[in-house]
Amino acid sequence: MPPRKGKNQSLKAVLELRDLILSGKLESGKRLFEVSICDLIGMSRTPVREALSSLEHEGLLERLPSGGFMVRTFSLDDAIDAVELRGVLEGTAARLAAERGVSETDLRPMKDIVRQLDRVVESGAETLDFGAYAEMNRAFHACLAGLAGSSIFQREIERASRMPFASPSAFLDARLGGMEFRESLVGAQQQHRDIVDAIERREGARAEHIAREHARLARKNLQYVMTHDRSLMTKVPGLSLVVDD
Amino acid sequence: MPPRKGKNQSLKAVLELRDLILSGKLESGKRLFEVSICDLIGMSRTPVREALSSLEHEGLLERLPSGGFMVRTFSLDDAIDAVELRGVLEGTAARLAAERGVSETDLRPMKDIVRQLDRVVESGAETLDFGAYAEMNRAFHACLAGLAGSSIFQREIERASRMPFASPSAFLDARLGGMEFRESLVGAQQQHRDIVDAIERREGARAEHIAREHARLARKNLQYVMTHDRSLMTKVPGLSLVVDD
DNA sequence: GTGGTAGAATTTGTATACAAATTTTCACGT
DNA sequence: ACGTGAAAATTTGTATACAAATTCTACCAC
Repeated sequence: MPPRKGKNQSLKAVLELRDLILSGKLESGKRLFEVSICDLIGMSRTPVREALSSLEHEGLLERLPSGGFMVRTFSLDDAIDAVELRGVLEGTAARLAAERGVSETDLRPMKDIVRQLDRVVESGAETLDFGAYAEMNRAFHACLAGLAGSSIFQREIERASRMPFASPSAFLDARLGGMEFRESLVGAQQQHRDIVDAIERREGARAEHIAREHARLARKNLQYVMTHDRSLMTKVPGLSLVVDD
Repeated sequence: MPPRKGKNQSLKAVLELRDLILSGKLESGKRLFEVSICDLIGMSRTPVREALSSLEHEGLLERLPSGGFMVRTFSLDDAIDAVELRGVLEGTAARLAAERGVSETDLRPMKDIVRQLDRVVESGAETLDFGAYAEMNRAFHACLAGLAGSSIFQREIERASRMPFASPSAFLDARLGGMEFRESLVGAQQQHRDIVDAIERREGARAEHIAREHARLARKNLQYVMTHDRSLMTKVPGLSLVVDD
């Protein structure tokens, strides 16, 4: 096991455990034993307990009525709702940015990101640089979360995006190679451009609706993986937590 | 200090501390010392630390970079955004309930609540039973949160409503006596009726917009208290955490 | 074989002891 | 007077010991 960043043990424990959960190495639905985890990641119970409590608040663990925790499982409906939640929150951030107004200098970084994405996309679907797109996409969404200038919404968007499989780049990180998926990125990038345009023109409702619909691309990917090619489930972080009802 | 419900110490600590924070008894902006808190509520550091961590996730505390916690302060803009957040989430719950459809039996409890609220309101603004309205209002919003049948949104609405001063009944509990406030309840009740109507007719967009606007009544109250009668600040739970920039 | 129960064995929840870090105090030099 | 910096005093972070609760096991009655 590679040593972990994070200055204190609790943070290390959160990072280690989050990885173990999202990669499906901690079987979901079964009770977790604190001492086993202590052995697994090599520290005492105190920071482990703190980490477990954090991950419960984060929504990855469930507290059992009789004490202790288990890895939470999600239905497909839950996963869809988690994506919808992110869409609604990002949509609101976009609307507020438009309504409240954003200075030219505040919008500059986002425009730069969009320009870079343009360059990635214009090479065409076949030769598109996947990793670069994923990185820029992540930056775009981080930027959008901050653009409303609201620490409340920024925080909540970050929370919602930490939900596995609901993050803006969940399906990009998985490097799904399918051609139709690559082509969808061209459409996604058009939405990026339109979101910026709507914010700039202060068209709040338009900005909100495009951002919402943009998130629903993730829903489409989710449904494709779950109903047409479940072998991809292990490649998308956290998707192993989704089980049929 | 009266003894507390809550089977384990950590839960007791959360309840006690939440009250102390929301009532403004724990000065915000200053560092909290674990041992002082232990003395204050009479237990050891372990459950207190767990409670502090929980309240950080809840958004009531801030973790200091050098270690430890302090009571978080909110700007008026933060408070307004917290209300908007609840409105957006409740609006989404209403929309999803309408779009996905709700059976007659599932809608029954909410209709009953609305009928009861009707009876409270029809006596007129002067003689209106405040406590009864507050209780029914709480029930209405709890019901709405569950009506979409989505555990994800239910959970998030509960989270957002736990934000002090953003809860649906924050200003009702304060028993603001003003006549214009009492009159606003008649309009609020009309919105309750319309939300149910929109859900029943499966008019998703309408349901969403009314629920959003309904939450903005709280924004109006918030702004009234903060700009016209700050003496009321201490009566609304958590409003003591709101400070001018 | 099934159901129930006492007791053993884990396991969690809490207190406390100890180590590491941070803040405060205070003396010193400029 | 005012920084500077080292030592002292708090305070947090971590490990561990102990108590309470839960789960498991095995035995017995029916």
